[in-house]
Amino acid sequence: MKYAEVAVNLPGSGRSTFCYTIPKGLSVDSGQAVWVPFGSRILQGVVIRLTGYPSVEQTKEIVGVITSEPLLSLERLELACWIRDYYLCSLFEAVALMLPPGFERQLITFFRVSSPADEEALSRLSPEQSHLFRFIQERGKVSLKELEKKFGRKVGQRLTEQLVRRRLINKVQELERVKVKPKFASFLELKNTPPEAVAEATCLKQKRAYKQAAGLEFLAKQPHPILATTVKKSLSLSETTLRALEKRKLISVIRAEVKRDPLSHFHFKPIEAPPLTSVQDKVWHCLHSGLLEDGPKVFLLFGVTGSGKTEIYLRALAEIVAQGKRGICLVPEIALTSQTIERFGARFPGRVGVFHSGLSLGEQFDEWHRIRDGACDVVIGPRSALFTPQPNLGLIIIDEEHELSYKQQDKSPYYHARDVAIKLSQLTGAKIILGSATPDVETFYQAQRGEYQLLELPERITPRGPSPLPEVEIVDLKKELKTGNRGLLSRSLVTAMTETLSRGEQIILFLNRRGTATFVQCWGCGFVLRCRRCSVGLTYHSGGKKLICHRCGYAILVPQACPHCLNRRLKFLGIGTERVEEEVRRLFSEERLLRWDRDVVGRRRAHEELLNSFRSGKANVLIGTQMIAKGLDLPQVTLAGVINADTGLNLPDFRAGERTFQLLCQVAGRAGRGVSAGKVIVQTYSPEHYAIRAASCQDYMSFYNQETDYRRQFGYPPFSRLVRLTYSHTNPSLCQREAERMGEFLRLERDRKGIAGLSFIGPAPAFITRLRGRFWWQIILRGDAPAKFIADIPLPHGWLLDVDPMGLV
DNA sequence: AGCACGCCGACT
DNA sequence: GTCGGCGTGCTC
Repeated sequence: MKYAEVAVNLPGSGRSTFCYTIPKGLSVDSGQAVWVPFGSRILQGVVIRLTGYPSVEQTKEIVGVITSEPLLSLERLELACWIRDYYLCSLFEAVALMLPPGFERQLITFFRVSSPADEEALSRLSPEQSHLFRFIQERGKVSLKELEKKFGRKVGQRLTEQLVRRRLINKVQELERVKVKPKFASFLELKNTPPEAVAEATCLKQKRAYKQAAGLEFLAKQPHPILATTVKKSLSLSETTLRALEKRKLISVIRAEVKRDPLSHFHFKPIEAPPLTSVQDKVWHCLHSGLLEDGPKVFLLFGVTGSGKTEIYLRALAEIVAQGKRGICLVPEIALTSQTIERFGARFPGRVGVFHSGLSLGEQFDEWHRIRDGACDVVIGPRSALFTPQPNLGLIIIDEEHELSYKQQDKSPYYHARDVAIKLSQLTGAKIILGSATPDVETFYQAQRGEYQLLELPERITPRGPSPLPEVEIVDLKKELKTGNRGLLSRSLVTAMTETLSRGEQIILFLNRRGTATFVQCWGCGFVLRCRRCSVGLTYHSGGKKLICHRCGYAILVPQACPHCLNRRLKFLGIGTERVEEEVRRLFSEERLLRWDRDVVGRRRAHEELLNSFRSGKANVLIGTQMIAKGLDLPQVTLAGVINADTGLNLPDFRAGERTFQLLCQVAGRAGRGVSAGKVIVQTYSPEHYAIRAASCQDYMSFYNQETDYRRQFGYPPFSRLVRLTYSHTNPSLCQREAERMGEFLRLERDRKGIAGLSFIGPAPAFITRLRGRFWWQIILRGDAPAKFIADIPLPHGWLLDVDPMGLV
């Protein structure tokens, strides 16, 4: 094998590999990271496969290896190729998902003044050019990024180019510094035996070297080499004391790697598996025999909130571990709490790895390597944890599989962890358990067709034993208005709150919107205050008397008057969590409230502190956005109120009904998980909507049947597949023109190729037509295989491709 | 993302 | 004729 097909780390390098010769004497294997020459530069690459013949006429040589061990197993290399083909991203983007944290290093461009200076050319510079020249001269060496920041993107680029051409400055490219390395620490060890050391210590005392003597005696008691910092701290010794001991050849200092441990503050108490209920036992029986079979298999564990799904996951993982294999458990980002980690840690003490973006880069790096070295039986984390190099994979669990956070939204590849996991299971033979109380319609459809094995846990387990789901009351806000109640809280909800509080129990109030008023309008001319860079209305936050854009974070103080007509009267319309908080404070002045949304919980730790204070009873009403609906166990809560169930229902998205149903079921599941039964009140202007009615009786099947009828009728997934093309530009008319040109081109291509059953929605402005200073248009492709159609159509710069989009369609 | 290449208009 | 500006396409 003389040649290597390499995925090169270059933005927009395309979907294929580049072929390089393996130089004599260099050992290169697939999955390994290498340095390769590319154009005028040397770039990072990952070897996808080795071949005997070059795929192009001219090949360059691999410069060297970055890592001596492969970073990706053969299965994961194959998975990367599948991701590229399915999600139509570049090969390196797909590979990058699986690389160790901090692996990627960018090339940085620097400029330096050349010497000797060409005085003549210098004298002919424009004021702008010489300003830039002097700036570089002063600093010595300046990065292009710095110049662009100071002089603007276009200007910086143009001026440097001009100066380079006149040979006044030189361009140098350097690789970004290594961001993360293994951590090393000094350990101390006795040179001689402990009794000898004690004798040496006595000797030292005679020389009045008491500190050194103490150090020796301390080390004589240690069975293993010990961290130098520990010795220093516990005996308050200085570095010089230790160095003196080393100089006397009484101790040796060993540099050794230490793993940064994100779970170091946890102390897991191993616990036995609790007994199963008869319903759980039945499910476990089915699952267990499935786990013993060979080959891939997908289970859908359909269990209502509080039905004991986690216990089933833990047993399945224990079974897989007993088979000598390992597992990955994906949880939604928000559910990765210490509660979850403790539960897993207690069952697999010392054998749990966590992996998420909240860890420091060093911790991520060490966890990645610890996992690869087989030190973790179970890895827990959000979607990115799917790509940790867990060897000998036997089981992947996806808890709350319907959660949106499993779909990557912010950068390419826009993958869905559930679908990638299923592919990975086909490649490794691992089993999959998808768990949810409200499965994704598309997932449940697969289970109905027999593609996935359905396992049901219909019974809720509480400290009272198996118990029915809480009673749900729907309040029609239209009727409430007619009776003259214009407040946020209906009479039913106020009554229920009063009763609950008098019993000393807790309440959660849910509203899917932050802030006080969701938009601000002028009384005079009707002008709505909007974000300068996004098209969305600004939300009023009474906390700092600010208007904040919920898209980009842009914030201004509330203006004194309408910027349009200078009218001094502004209307604050729409409601948010802050407004609910004010209303509850007004009505229940005695009560202690907590508000939980992104405005309050900025930091990662903060939400756990807040939850703990609610759990310990420091407050009795918790008001929040969807964050409070997800997977929290709050046993004292007996009343859950939904302020307005319609906020998500009217979004222009075919999944709006499904999202609303899921959210309402989740909120309802929060109430009555402890010793007392619960009650749920849902306020809505559309009490007759099928999603709300089905949610009120927690009737998944009724919802599923109506939802699939609707999707079949309109040809939405699972009865079709979608691909979304989005185009953005700073100029609105250019943006529209390009989107329309592309739409026209796609229609022609479809007709030319005679592809039946492929339709287009749009081109049309995206739901958020303006975002972060750019305009956005989209085209939705709908059909049997829209990805296959778009795969070989070249897309100009600025187009983004989202296969199986989840957002607003 | 660079860099070459090729095209075009403004100037020695 | 040549220099500089800009759009396009390739990099194994």
